[in-house]
Amino acid sequence: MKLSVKSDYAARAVLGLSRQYQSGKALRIEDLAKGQNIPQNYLVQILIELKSQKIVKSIRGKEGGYLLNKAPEDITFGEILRCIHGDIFEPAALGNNECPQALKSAWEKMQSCLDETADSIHFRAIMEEDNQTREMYYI
Amino acid sequence: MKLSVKSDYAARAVLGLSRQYQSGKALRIEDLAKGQNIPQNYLVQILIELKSQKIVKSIRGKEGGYLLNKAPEDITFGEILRCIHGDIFEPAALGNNECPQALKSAWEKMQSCLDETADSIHFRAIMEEDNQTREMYYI
DNA sequence: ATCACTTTTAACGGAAAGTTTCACTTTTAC
DNA sequence: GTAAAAGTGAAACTTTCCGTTAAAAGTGAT
Repeated sequence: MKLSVKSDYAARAVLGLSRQYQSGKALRIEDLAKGQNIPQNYLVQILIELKSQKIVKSIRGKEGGYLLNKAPEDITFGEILRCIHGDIFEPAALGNNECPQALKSAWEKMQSCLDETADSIHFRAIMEEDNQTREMYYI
Repeated sequence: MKLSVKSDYAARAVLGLSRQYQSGKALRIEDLAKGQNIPQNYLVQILIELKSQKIVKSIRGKEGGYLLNKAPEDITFGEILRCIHGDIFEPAALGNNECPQALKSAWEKMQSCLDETADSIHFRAIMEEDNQTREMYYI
């Protein structure tokens, strides 16, 4: 079951903005796109979705750009995924009356396992892990 | 993230065959399709995939049909999903060099959580749960 | 006011994947 | 040999994905 690249881009964008968070400065779409190797015009659409969920905010005009709307420790992986894909894991079975209840509960188990895992990962942790592996490459 | 109906159909088909398992008799595609409300011609394709993974076997000709190739307790939910979709959860990020390692490990956590859950559910349990809820409706 | 710089919004289009149906072939029991 | 079943390939159709384009609108400096 392949996941589209869209959520990958979104996660990378949020990580990119997380690195910038403490500076308080806005990052231009162009720079964010280049820094993360994301097609700029596609990133635009993604950022707007992230903004509509208040994960990110923007400043227009000169010196404008994007910033996180909350601290990285308050943004979870699950939040990002839900913003981009709706439910993280949405089996067709659950919306289908023909599906036996016992199978539905199997699907629900899968769903809640994924939800819980995704919600337990926040971007502060990702960023710190990221810093460590980056150090490793320097040494 | 919507899942296609294909794996729903596959799971229902295997459940249908599980019910039949102890009788040792083959079930015609037509009957299986009608019993589970699955488009018959689509079910054909799904059964062939299940057969190629030795989850199911078939008998051709008159009096032919489909049977499980193993006992329901030896068939897991994960097995079915992998048969239909390849990897159960395959984030685009993991095949992408541009994606920072820290994000990749987040994706990997999601992946293994789902794998473990799916592999812990087998069809004997689903069938028994199914029998119980069916009894409830009778009483 | 005008200009340069930025985000915002809407629409378009090719490619790929998902779902379904159809026609034809092969195998088997009787 | 005939009828009943699975096997196979492919066509038709719909939807989603990925990205591009172009125009609009807000912001601050000159």
